[in-house]
Amino acid sequence: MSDRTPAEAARDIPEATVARLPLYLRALTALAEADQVTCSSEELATAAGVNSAKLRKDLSHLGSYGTRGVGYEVEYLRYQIAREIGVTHDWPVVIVGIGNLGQALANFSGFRSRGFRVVALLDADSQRQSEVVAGLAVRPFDELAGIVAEHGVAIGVISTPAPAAQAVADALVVSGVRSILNFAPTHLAVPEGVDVRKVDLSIELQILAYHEQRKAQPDALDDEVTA
Amino acid sequence: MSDRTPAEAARDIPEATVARLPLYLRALTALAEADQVTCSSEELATAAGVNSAKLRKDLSHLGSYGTRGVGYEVEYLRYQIAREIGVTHDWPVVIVGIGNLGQALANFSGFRSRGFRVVALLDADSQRQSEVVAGLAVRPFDELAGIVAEHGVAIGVISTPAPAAQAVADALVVSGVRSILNFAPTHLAVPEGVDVRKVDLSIELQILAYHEQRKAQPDALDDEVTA
DNA sequence: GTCGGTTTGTTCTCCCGTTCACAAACTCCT
DNA sequence: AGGAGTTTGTGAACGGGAGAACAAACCGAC
Repeated sequence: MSDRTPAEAARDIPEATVARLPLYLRALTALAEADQVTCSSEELATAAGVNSAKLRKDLSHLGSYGTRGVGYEVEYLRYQIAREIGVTHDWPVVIVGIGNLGQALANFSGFRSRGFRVVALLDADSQRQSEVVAGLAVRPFDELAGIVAEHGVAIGVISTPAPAAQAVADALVVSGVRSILNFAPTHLAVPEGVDVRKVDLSIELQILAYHEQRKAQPDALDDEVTA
Repeated sequence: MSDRTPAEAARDIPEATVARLPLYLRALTALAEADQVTCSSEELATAAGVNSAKLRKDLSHLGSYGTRGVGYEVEYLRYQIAREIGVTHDWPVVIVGIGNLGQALANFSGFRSRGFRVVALLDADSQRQSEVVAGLAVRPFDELAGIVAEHGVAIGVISTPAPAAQAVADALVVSGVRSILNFAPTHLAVPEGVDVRKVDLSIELQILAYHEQRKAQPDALDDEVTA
C-alpha cells in the first residue's frame, strides 16, 4: 500500500540508525588513519556531526561494543559497523546511463574505497558504446542481464534521463537487481522487495531555496493578491 | 547545539512537507505539459509516489486551494507551490570544485529549468582555470566574494574533495552565502542561520547494501566469531 | 580492597510525522 | 430545487525518533 517498503525492518535496527551508520564508519576510518586507538562517544559524535546520546543509542542497537569509563576501540568498532552494514566485502555495481553524471559516478573514487566495485557501464546510445570511461568500456544496454548474472550484481545505479528511468528500472528488476540508486528525477515504481533510494539534485536545491526565501522575508506573507 | 538547524521552522510548514513540495511541483508540471486542466489528490499523489492523504495534508499547510468534489486546478496549484518554494524567479548559484562531479552538475539541465541559474564555476586548481565548462569559464577561487556580491548569490554548491570542503564552506559563509548544498563526503560546521544539505553517494549505497545483506541472509546473525 | 572519577547503555518523556476515517462542500442529474 | 455521488480538508489515534537524565560498569589511585 505504502510507497516505502513497509516490512523492510529486516531485523530490528531503526531505519534512522542505519542511515547514520555510514557516518560513524567514515569518522572511525578517519580516526584510525590518525592512529587513534580508542575514542569516546562524545569524540566520535562530534566527528560525525551528531549528538552523543544519539550515537550511543545507535550503537546500542548493534550490540554492546565499547567499555564504560573508557570508550570504544576504534578499529574494533569500525569492523563491527562495517560488518553490520555489509561492506566487509565488495559489492558489484552496474551504472546505467553514461552521460555527464554517469561518467562522474564511474570516476568517483569513493565507490571503490568504500565497499563497492563498478563492474560495468551501460548505455543505450550506440555512439557512447565506443567510449572508455574510468577504464571500463561502455557496453550496450541489452547486455544487462548477462552482466548481472555473471558478476552477481545486486545493486544498480540509474543515471539516465528521466523518461528512460522506469524502463531501466524494470530491466534491472527483471535481471535480478533488488537495490536501485536512482539519480533520474522521477518516481520509480518497483515490485515489493526491491529497494529504491533516490538522489535528486534539484529537489535539494528547492528545499534550500524555500528556507532561503523565508530568511529573506522577515514576516510578510498574507498580503498578496494571487489571482 | 544541535547539528541540524533547530529554529529553522520559519513559518509553520513542517520540514517533511517542504521536502515533498518539489515532488508535487514536478508532477504538476508533467500534468500541465500533458494539457491536463484539473487533477484529484489521488491522481497527483500517484504521480508523485506518495499517499493521497499525505498529499492533502501537505497541501492544506499552504492554504485551501482545490475544490471539494472536483480536485485541484493543475496550473493554479503549480504556481502556488512554486511561489511557496520560491522558484517563481531564478536563484543564482555558484559551483565550487569543478572535477568530474562539478562538471556534471554544471551541465545538469535540471538546474536551469527549475528555478536555478549557475552564474559561476570556481576551482582552486589553476590548471582547470583555463577550461570552459557548460559555456562558463572556470574562475579562480579567490574571486568568490566578488562574484557572490555581484550576482547576489545565496546558494553555493560544494563539489570539491572532502579535505577542501570545510575551507570552501567557510569562505562561502564569509562571502554571504547562507545555503549550501554539499557533495563532499564530510561533515560541515557552519554558523547558526546557515543551511547545509548533504548529498552523499557512498552513504546511499551503503544503506542499500545493508538492506541487501539482510535480504540475502534469512536469519543467521549471532553465530559469528569476531575476534 | 575500596573509593572517586569517567563513560557507556538505557529508560523516560516529548515531539514530529503518518495514516485512518469522516464531516464539509461542491457538481451534476433529475 | 433537491438528492446522489465525489473529493477535499481535518480531527484523532498511532508509531518512531530525538534528547535529557541517570544507573551500571569500568579504570586507576591509595
